[in-house]
Amino acid sequence: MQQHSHQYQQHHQQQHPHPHPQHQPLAVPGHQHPHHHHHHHPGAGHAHFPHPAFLTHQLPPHQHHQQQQHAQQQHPGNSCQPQTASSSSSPGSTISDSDNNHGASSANGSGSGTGNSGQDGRPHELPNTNPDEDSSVSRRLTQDRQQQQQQLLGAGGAGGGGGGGGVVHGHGHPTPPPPPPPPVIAKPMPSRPTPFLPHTLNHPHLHSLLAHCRNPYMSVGAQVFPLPPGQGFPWAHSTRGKPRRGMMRRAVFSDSQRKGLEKRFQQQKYISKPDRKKLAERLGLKDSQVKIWFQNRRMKWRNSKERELLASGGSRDQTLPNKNNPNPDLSDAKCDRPLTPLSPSLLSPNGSATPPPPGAVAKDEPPTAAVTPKSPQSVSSRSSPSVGYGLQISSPPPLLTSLKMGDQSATATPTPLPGTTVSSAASSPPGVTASEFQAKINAEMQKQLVAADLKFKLENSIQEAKQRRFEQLQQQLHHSPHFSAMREVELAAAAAAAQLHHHHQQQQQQQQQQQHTQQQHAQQQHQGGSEFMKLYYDDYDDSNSDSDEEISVT
DNA sequence: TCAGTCAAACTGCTCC
DNA sequence: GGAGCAGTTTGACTGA
Repeated sequence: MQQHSHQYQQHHQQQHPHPHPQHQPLAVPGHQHPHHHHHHHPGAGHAHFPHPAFLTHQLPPHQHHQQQQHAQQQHPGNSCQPQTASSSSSPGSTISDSDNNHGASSANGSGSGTGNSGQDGRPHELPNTNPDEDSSVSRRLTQDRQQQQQQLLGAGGAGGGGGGGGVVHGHGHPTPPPPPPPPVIAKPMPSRPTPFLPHTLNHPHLHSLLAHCRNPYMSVGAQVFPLPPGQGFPWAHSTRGKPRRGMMRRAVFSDSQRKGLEKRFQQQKYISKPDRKKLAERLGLKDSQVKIWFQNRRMKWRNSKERELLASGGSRDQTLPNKNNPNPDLSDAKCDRPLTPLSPSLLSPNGSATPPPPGAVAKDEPPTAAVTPKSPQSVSSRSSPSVGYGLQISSPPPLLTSLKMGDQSATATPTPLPGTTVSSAASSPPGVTASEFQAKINAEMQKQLVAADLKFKLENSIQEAKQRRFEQLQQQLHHSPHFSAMREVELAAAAAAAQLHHHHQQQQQQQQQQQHTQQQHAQQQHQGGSEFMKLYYDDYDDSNSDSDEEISVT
């Protein structure tokens, strides 16, 4: 409901060019379409939404604005509620309780105009305050329920946020038949701010509600118009550079939306544009929201990963795609990185070594490249010849990283690897002190590690060379104009050879028949042989791959 | 009620 | 122009 006041203010300020010092213009709640070039116009991405609900909710803000403004200018008195339903900009997901509670509050009859506008200017909480449901879970559930209610209400009902149960559509949109419910529940809360009622523009009470607006921009509907320089308020400017566009309208995604996003994120850290659009459509979010969510989620995941990696000697770079490492560690598995038995990561805090899973070094890194589409910026780098090797080549195991770090210090003062001292000292042979034995062990281990490093590099280089040569040969072969012809000739030769062979066998059989017609025993053998040959050729016909072998044989 | 935390959105920059 | 990242802002939520 407070959104009414907010929007009231926006409109009010539009109509009153001289903002009251206390009337901080409030950016359109839910507006997510900054003029800033960095941010895409979500509206463009939603033009394809087939559902009227989407059309209503996610109509590009400027369109809403134009319509809305037009309506207001022509019918200032009665356009408010309709706009409420359809004009707010942010699709909003579950934006704010106020949005979520529009329906509820209006259902409670509190919904119009000055009713429940919070004195603090914050659009949230008040409507949501339910003495019966105190816990956060209850709040969440309530939120979801309201979301679902709004979803059930469809576009019109959704708008209901602001409009409150009242007039549904702004521009007289006939309520379309409820669109087929999307497979996923979570449609965004119609977080769009509900346009205030024009007739309240001059309501004296509402002026007090504008005190907290600090947006230096005047906004109407979904659009935000920056005030001329000097007319903005000092507190509206960010500490650095340009002023922020105004009060941010932060959506709160529903649980189902989050789950959908999380699920996808578990599958792939980077989502392609088509997938993003699909997911957004499926979850009822905006394309940009999904993008931002993935961005934030990656940051969060990366930060958590960084802590783990730092604890185990890795670095954040291992999660960032770059030229040197086009296939960063993007898995969520506990054993994300290739680990060796000597890797500190395998050592429990108490120093006991945990054996790696069988084949962990080679395969514990899931083929993230296959599951996780790389970011566009890293796609090109993936086409390098070493693509087939994935992380194993582009990203040396942490063992080597730690080894390199260890080499610098180990050469001078061999530092025992964590976890190795206990077990090694415990098993020191008699006649040698534990420290000496440990030093020997450590020195030996350093040698082994250096050797392993060299071996690793050597193998990688050899494999790379092999792979490159193989690919070159393949390309040459496949691009050769003679390749297909040669292939056909080979196949024809194979077929001919097979026929010849078959014919020869038949001749042999005939001869055998002639030779052994008098001997039934031999005839039986001949029958067995023919059956065998029949089976053989059946197999030959069935298997194409075998033909190659036949070709090679012939 | 309020301080702390989380998370959505914003800004600035870079890369392709 | 779009997408990514890092840093930041700020609304929403939580627990004392």
